[in-house]
Amino acid sequence: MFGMLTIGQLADYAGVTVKAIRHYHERGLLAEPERDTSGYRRYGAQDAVDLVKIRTLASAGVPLSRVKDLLDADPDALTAAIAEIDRTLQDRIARLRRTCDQLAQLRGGDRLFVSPEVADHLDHLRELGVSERQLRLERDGWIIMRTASPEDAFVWITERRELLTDPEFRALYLEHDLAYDWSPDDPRLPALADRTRKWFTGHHGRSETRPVHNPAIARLAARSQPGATSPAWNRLADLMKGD
Amino acid sequence: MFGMLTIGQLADYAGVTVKAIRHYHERGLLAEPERDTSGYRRYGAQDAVDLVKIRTLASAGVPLSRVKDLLDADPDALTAAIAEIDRTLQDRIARLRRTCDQLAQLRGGDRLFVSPEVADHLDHLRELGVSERQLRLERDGWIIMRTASPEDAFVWITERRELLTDPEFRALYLEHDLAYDWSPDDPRLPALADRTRKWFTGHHGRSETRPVHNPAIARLAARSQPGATSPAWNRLADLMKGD
DNA sequence: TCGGACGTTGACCCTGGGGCAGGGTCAAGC
DNA sequence: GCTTGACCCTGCCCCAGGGTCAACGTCCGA
Repeated sequence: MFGMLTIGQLADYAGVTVKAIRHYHERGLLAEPERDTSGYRRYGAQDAVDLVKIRTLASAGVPLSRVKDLLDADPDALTAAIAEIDRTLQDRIARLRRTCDQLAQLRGGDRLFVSPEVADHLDHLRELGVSERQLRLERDGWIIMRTASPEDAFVWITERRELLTDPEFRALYLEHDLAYDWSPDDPRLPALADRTRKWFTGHHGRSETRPVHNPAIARLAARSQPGATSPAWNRLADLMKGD
Repeated sequence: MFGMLTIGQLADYAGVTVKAIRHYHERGLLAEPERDTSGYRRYGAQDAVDLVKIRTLASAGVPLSRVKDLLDADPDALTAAIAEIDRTLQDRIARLRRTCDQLAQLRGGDRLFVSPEVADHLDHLRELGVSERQLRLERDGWIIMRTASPEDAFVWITERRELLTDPEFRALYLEHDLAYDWSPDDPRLPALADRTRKWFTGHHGRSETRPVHNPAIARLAARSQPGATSPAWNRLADLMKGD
């Protein structure tokens, strides 16, 4: 019979693989055509039209089960459905574009992993000369805090950034950072502990909102990390709670 | 231990389902963390960072097997890979937008299923008052032709559109269309056959390129369609080849 | 201390095809 | 007649998870 297509020709016409056509047959989306004497499927022009419809909907991300319904829906329902599909498609495009942006940030620093406020905070600390080790501790601490309570984390990071404008706090922070590598017998440790305690008592009244949980030298949250503490820091902790 | 996340908390943090995290464990993408006494997985901040990386790459459509390699690739290779991924992403966005356009045409006529030239041709025929039945025959014929040979189909459709500028050809075409429903004994049939033959002989020399295959009244290709012929048309065919 | 709501565990089936295996068919050339 | 290459057939496994299940764990209020 003249004008009957094989599955491969049909596939080429619609820009679809042979496999996909067979799949549509299995799902009952495209009617199984007649077979020739050797069992090959033989298609006509209407099949080509149907297939292009199916492919258009499917490549818009419509699940095949729904495509099936849509194919013999009345024109009004089809129009409505198309409008809705178009909306979800726009949404997907927008999301892909956002993914694009995030992808670009992947080679950068930590901005992708923490909130913008925390990222700014970490940048600030880096400018002050804080060690990479301490920066990681900070970053990880804020990550953990955010999982516990994003709102609280936001309040805390705001407080913390404000605190860093205090020169004495900044000095203490940097010195604590340095102290990590000191010997536990270092004579500077008691003096540092003392200064820290004094600063604490002086500022206790100010940030009353969450006096317990707001860790001035915030490493509590990251305690489980490897290298999150050192002999000198342990000594420091003992000295500070000792009195 | 303080600061250890459950799988659900980690999932919320990264904007990912619990299921996906377990999947990444199975694929060896994300290291299996320690379990607590009851067998629950317990995660740290580093896991959150790793997970966001994975998710960023995966939602850009990178296959997980490649994500795995990328995770511990050197920065240069990563940069190159990201550039490439970005390109494929742009491509996907462009393709989605095209899909959007095609979707809109789905409620329209046949423009989606045939080449633009054929679509214009069909529009022209419709304006001339050709029956819907005949239009379908035409459309299906061109579809079948295109599967046989897109280039030839392009040549043929160009010739055909030129031919339609001939008033006598137009008149014959329209009358053949009407003749479909006539009785096979209709006295107008012999006259029509005669006129058609005359026209043919008059124009035989002109379009020499494909004298055999260029069907003046092109319904050969669609002969397999239901309703592609009628008693009157059969009679007409007999009359024309009879002499 | 109990009950109920919610989390977590692994296991299994579903999607929309791509890929592969093992076999049949066809047309062309030797 | 035989081979060769291109095409077709069915059936099964794979991806990247989503849904659902039964069986536990955990936490919170009464």
